[in-house]
Amino acid sequence: MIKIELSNSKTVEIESGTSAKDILKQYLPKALKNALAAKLDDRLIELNRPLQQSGKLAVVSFDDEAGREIFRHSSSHLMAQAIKALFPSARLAIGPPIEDGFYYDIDLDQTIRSDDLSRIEEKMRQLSQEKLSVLREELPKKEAVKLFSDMNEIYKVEILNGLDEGETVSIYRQGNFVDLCRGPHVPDTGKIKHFKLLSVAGAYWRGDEKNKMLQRIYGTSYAKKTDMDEHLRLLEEAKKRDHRKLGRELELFSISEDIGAGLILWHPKGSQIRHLIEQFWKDEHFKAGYELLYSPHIAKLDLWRTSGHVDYYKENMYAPMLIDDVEYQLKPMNCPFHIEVFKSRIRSYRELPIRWAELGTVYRYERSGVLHGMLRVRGFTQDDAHIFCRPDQLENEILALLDFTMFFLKTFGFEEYRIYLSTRPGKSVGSGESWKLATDALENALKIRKMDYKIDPGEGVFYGPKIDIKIRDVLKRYWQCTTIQVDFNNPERFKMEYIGEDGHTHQPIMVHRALLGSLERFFGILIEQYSGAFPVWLAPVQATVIPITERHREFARKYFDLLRQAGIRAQLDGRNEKIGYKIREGEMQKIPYMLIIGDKEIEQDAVSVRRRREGDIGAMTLAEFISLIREEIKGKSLLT
RNA sequence: GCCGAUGUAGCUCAACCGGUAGAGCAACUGAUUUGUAAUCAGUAGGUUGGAGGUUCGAGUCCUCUCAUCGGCUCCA
Repeated sequence: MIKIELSNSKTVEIESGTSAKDILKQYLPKALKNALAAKLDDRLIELNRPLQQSGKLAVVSFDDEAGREIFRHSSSHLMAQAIKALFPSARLAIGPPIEDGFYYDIDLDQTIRSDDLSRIEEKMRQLSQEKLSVLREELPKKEAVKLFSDMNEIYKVEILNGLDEGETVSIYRQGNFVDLCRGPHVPDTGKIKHFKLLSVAGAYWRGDEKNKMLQRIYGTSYAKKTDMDEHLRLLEEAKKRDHRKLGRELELFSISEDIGAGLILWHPKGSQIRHLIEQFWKDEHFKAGYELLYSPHIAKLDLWRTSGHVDYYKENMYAPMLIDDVEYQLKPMNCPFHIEVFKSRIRSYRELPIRWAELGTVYRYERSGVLHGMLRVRGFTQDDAHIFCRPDQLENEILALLDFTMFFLKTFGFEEYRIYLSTRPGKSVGSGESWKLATDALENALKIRKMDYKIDPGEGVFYGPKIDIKIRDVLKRYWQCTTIQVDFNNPERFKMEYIGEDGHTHQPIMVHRALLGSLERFFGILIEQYSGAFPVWLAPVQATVIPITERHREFARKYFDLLRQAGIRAQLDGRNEKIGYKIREGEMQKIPYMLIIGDKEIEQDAVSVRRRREGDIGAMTLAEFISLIREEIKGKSLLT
């Protein structure tokens, strides 16, 4: 007999070997209904696994993160089963659950086309209706190798060969399908009813580009159809928000084939927004004790030899150009310039910390396949800064940076992020000791601010470790914006020094940081975040004045002039069109306010105010409107 | 860079098996003087991404190339 504590905190004694399902059926039949798997203490198990030991038993359903993973993992198996049924020569690699869905990597001579997806879906539906039991088996590694070798599943064999000799592995069977898998899984294929296969893409085996490229099929699945429909609707919605589409429609930016891939043309409206972001950014930096710097776009190649870029960053740099027989390099980073400014004269400890900021435009070679609108480009402007400080100042500087970052991200409405601490990469400069110091300083600051973070091993820059903050866009991709990097190595390489209190020379510590990351990427994310409807403080056109007929045009022009004098970015739509037409255009251009002027308004010396997406909010005097919109601008209201 | 897909008017998309490149919106011209998301009529607009090739004939088939899209790898 074993003792099982149930989720209603009752404890029952049952025969060892009874399955979780049987226990639940007897004691908690309601919970069983939505159960996908079970949890005994902290271990996930399938419902039909016989229990051998006492513990606390809980139900795992689609509402749990773990439950969703199991569900999607089983979905992926169901898809693999269907693929094997339709394409017996397909060899399976891996098929994990991912956020909102799952995929399976397969190796198949023939290309899976998008119309094959509906065939696979159809087969999956059929297999789901058969309600095949999903059965777990455990066997020694040796036997598993034989089993999968006989099936010619070379990838499974490769995975198995990576395990220790003598280990026991588990396999799962459903119908004639068998897969190597840790599990657990749903009890039968009938549980997976609502799914959709979304796309096919290439993916390297084990994520290594030296390996063979496999075909990856992405899909999604849900316990409830309504949830899946909602998810698919969101995907459609995300397409509408795509910054590339909105960038064209709202005339924010463009990319011209004649100019080159990954190079951005900022149009007047996009430039207006960029200007506002930069202005805000500069104001806040001055308040926070930064000074501004400007530096050239090219510099002698030797500078980049000293910094280590030539040795460690070469693949991202453009070819040097020859000027008067000397090689010059288009800059991929701003740091060496700031270092040179520091070195332009002797520095005292009293000056530190020095905080120098620059909106510095850099150029980096990105492989053609990775370019993506404004989010991944070849020329971009970093909101860069370098802080030079004494060791005893480092922690405070990093804490201040974390706070400063959060202030910026929140101002723009970003509340969801992931924070990573990236440690020393294989290819890097500097001593182990200085890397440890730098890494500890960053980690400490994160702990003091109680920020959740993950360690990203080996993902640091060649000269130092970093904190990266990634924010999530509506397509649910994470984009790295903020980066904070501690660097002991460049001060060493450039022989930077300051005179300390003791009259001797010391080496400063350097912190590299970008908060928004790059203006291009940040703007691209902003477009999607607001779906083009920028908050009033950022809107390129804040109000459009619309006279109803030609008779009202002169009066409208007067109001338009007054608005401009009041510092409001206004426009006048005096075209000979019906008012509905002009309003429609204003809405499509996502202008926050439309001011309608006709006989009534002239008579009362007022304007009828229409708010974007909301409609007519009534008449008021122009002065009232100006104070209303000013308040909104001043507060950087996020209402869109 | 790799795997797959796609490039037709400014935008969104048609054009059957290879047989004279079309439509809506936008633009322009004119009429209309309009009250909260599209007034009507007319005009113009194209080396079908580019370069080769097959063919009597190519938007359509083939080769190369450029760009874009979905991923992989990489990254601000």
